[in-house]
Amino acid sequence: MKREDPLVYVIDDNASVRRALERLLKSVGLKVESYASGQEFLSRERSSGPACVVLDVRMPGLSGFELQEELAKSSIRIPIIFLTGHGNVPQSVRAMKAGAVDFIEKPFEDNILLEAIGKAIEQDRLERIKEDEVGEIREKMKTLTSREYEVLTHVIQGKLNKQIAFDLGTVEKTIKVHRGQVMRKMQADSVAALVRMAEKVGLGENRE
Amino acid sequence: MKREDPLVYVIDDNASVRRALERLLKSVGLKVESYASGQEFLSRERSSGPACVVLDVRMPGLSGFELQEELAKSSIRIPIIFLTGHGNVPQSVRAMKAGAVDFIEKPFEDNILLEAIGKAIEQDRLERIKEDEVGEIREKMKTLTSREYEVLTHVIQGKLNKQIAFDLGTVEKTIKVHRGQVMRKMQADSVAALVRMAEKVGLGENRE
DNA sequence: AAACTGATTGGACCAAGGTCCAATTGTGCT
DNA sequence: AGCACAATTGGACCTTGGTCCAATCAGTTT
Repeated sequence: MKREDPLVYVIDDNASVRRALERLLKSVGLKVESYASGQEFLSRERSSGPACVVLDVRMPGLSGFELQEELAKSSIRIPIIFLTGHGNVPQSVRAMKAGAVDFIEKPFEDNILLEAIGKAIEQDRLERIKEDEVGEIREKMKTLTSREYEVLTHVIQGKLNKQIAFDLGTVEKTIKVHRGQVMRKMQADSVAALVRMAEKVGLGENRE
Repeated sequence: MKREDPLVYVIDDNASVRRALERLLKSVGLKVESYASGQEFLSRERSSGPACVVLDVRMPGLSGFELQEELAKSSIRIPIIFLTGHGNVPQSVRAMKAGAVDFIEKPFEDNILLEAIGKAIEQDRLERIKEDEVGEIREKMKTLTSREYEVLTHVIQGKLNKQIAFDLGTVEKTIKVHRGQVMRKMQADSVAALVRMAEKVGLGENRE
């Protein structure tokens, strides 16, 4: 488990703003990567460690809002802190509704931004932990055959082997074998553990 | 299951604003209750049906923000839509961070407010459903004796009766009896169902 | 065609879960 | 003192879950 250092992506078309932000963030020990446009940011690989974006609202090309939308559309969840020179209420509300962590008007006090970044990074860290867990479970689930998957869905609903057998049109004996395979492949040592996994990946929101 | 009609609480110190809002909201079939101050609102009983608050930011006595804080402090979760005549960015950001559904500047188009209310009501409706479920589970849990509760916590971790017996310093036989009681009182027909209940009330965030 | 994988099933067996009836002990409340 | 309830345990018995070894059958891949 390599825990990477927090990383801040600064996206602003103004070079001197980028430099100033870099200086500020590096002064408190944060790693920084700067981009002059949303397109540039999107075209690069993103780190796998905890991170956040400090984003100028008004930029040529992709505006801050448009970038936010793009990220949402691509399911790239990363906390965003907006910076703006001439913001207004509707803009800030829109940004916050879309999930921004903060919306800060320039000029601002360094601590305001740093605190926001701290929260954003922490939020992202927790989010990534959760996503990693879910990812691992999904990986295990991929190793299940279709039949085993069917059995899994029944097991996590607390059904008895004989009921599952009836539902799937086979006999209890067969279900036992599949069930054993499911437990082994999912590395679950109890039905309780299996149910927890299913809940995490959203396999519980279905029928009773 | 009596599903009540949606209700909107209008809180504004200006009587003519209240009247105008009432007229608007009632015109689309919403029930409305108006209050001239936050204190007045707090002192009244709140409905058990889906609801939301339309709240003026600037008021004598409790400001909109202060009321929002009060509600949070008292764990009264109800969606809030702010209205403001002279709002600014920091205010709107603060409100949204604190969980407001929307922050709307006056004057506004009727549809903007109505849409926000629609979302707020729907959000509250879902929230209440979830809370009701959790409440029911907690009620059932209250009927458990302390010993039964201990057994429950072990069962939802997938432990075997003999392990539970060892942990609690008793014998397997006893655990079986308690376990049976737990299942009966919790109205769970399977361990899977029990685990799901535990997850809903947040009894799963503990040890492995 | 031969090797493989997935789905199935049988037999045998043991462990674990669950229930009914009955009984004992301790504690708090009337 | 006496009752009600919680906690405990025994015995008997049945149902379920789970595993090992072995085997059949249908597609797929090589």
